[in-house]
Amino acid sequence: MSGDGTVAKALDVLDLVAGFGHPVRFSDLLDHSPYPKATLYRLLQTLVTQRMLSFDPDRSTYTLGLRLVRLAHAAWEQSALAPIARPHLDVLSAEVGETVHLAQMDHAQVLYVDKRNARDPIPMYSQAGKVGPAYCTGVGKAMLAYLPDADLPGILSQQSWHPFTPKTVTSAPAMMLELATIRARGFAFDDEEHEPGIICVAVPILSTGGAVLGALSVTSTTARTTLGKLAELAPRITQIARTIGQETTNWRFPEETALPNRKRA
Amino acid sequence: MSGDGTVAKALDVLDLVAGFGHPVRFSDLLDHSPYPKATLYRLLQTLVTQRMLSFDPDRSTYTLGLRLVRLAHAAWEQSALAPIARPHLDVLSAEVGETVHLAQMDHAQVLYVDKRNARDPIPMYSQAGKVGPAYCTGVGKAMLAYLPDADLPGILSQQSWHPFTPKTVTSAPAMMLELATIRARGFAFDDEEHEPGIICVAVPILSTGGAVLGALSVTSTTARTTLGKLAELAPRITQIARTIGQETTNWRFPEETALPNRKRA
DNA sequence: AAAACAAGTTTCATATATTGGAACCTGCAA
DNA sequence: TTGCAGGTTCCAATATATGAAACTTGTTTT
Repeated sequence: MSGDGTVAKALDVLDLVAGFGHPVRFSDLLDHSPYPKATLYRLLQTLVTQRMLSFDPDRSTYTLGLRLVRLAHAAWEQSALAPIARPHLDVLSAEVGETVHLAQMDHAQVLYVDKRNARDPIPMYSQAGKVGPAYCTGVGKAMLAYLPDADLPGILSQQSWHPFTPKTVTSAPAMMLELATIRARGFAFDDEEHEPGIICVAVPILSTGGAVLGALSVTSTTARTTLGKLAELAPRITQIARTIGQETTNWRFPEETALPNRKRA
Repeated sequence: MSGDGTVAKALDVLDLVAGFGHPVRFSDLLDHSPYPKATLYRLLQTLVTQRMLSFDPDRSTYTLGLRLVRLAHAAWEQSALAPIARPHLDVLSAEVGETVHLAQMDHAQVLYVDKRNARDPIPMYSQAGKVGPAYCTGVGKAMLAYLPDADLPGILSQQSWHPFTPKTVTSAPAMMLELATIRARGFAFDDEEHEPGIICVAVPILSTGGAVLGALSVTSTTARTTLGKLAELAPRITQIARTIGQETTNWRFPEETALPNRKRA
């Protein structure tokens, strides 16, 4: 991946550090990176001076830097979907009392953008940002079902089709059938396809033009409920998703109010 | 700034987009960027293919991309301080019922890493990630006071010394005196130095080795309380800060558990 | 309708930054 | 002392980025 561009390589390294999940030493990174020692070394240096990474000289380890946190803040706030959906998630969460997820497609995967937990209702940022597979999650399938036909083959070909459970759909053709069912029904289930005992209903969030913006889901366990009971929530979730979709579509940013000193002014 | 390195330029552009706070068109960016048209164009393309930015073809605008959200999630989780401090913030917030801030130094500025609000106790991520000045905030001064002497001149020289209010300290020498007072006292005040009517007590979070890890503050208004009353909270805040500092210092990452397939294994 | 204009995209010779093998430093252990 | 692993620096070959200018495309103005 990423044959061209120093930027791509630097970002690769950033991902690599992020992937470890804890401070890493140079040689740990070297073992897992395709780049030669000198190149990796310089990339790391660049990232540190740019404060995308921070280097702890005492333990000689690299960690993700604070500049990233700042950028992330902006990313979350500027995303059209997440801030608009937030109050609606609160409402839905209060109504159903179960785990609520807001997700978007990111590079053929599902990115959880926000979450309300059933038990502990504190929606810290740290719970958002996780990625999951598209082909075996409720939100993933809900979004796949409403994607333009032209985009589907490309995205399906990028799925790993790992059989997490006996119920996981593990091929593109089988998924096409499932997606047709979802379109006919208007919402998707996750019937223990990712984790045993975990089930959910999910609906897509569409713009008024019909484009997929994201998906909304309510998750529970087979111990507490059934797919049938979850299905009863579908109309309400769909309603909320439609509201979010409309608000997001109508959302227009103020034309010339942000930065005052434009050169052309 | 950033004379060398394509990576630096790309990150500049990323910051630029983030700074607008809303989707931006190419020419808006061009007006605010030092780079010539073609260069900026290619940098943007690179960032879009890397999913650090996303491009909306309908409105031809650029926004921050989802890859950023993912990286940021990791950055927050992997930061030694924030996750450890979180439960302590909850405790402190419950005890005092006022706004609580957790901050770290980032490039001579204060980065708010976490927050508990007095009225509306939902600590959404969107409230973290903001940056503020070091010389006129409680957390900023608390950290400055305990920084190594060698680092201080460099950092103080980067402050803007803007007189936000009549009480703002606006020079490095004056700040040196203030910092000596803070060290003697063990905690810092913000006596309406940044915003009128806003006051706070702040204490540094130190590692057991004495290094500044961050700062913790309780903020209120002159309408609700006085500096004297806030000072009464200082011992408790200090106690919590010490606990956080110790836990963070003792925090050791598991040596070889994260990525299973190390080459050398 | 033609002409002028603005916004965005591509080209291409040139200058520059990146590359990575190898040499070179550490400190530390045998 | 020797050996060795983790880091760091060199430097010539090479790939990459650069940016002025030319070119589209779509939108105003005359």
